[in-house]
Amino acid sequence: MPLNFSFYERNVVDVAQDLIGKKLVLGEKQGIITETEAYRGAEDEASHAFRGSTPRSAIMFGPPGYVYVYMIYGMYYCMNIVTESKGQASAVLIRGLLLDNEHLNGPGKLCRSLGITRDHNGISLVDNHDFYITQGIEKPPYQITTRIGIKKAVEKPWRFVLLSV
DNA sequence: AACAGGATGCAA
DNA sequence: TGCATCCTGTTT
Repeated sequence: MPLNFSFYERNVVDVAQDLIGKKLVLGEKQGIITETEAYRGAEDEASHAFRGSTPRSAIMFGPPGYVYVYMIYGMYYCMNIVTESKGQASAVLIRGLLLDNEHLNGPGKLCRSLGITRDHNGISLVDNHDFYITQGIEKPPYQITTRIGIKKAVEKPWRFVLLSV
């Protein structure tokens, strides 16, 4: 069963932590989330939403529970989940997934394996029985670090990684 | 450790 | 019009 609306409508950093160990389901495929990062609006210079809403980042400003997908470096897609209320930009980047016995370590690889593209941008995970988050590992141990792959706002400890996969 | 591949958004 | 980018695989 998809997690209910209240799971998403919270502070993006809290949701990023809580997504560690949860199960992501897309069609026939499902995997355990092993790595996430939180991105926020006005106070986060690394966020696509830092300079306000644009056609690309508009989803980040919308209501929680929606998927934000963008293309990076011309060949990879990255999947995010919006968590905060309308007007407060937010997104949790899904950076790692344990799918079958394969550890997809990296947001680009993960989207490639699941077949996530720009077509998935703007889909809601709430009350969705094809694409959603559900229960996974109980009380998973995880590590908190700074975010990687960015040049701005590198000091924020907003990355969460599942331990001993 | 360095970089090419390559599309897109946004600043200029 | 130019350039930086929430990445990855391949080559030094």
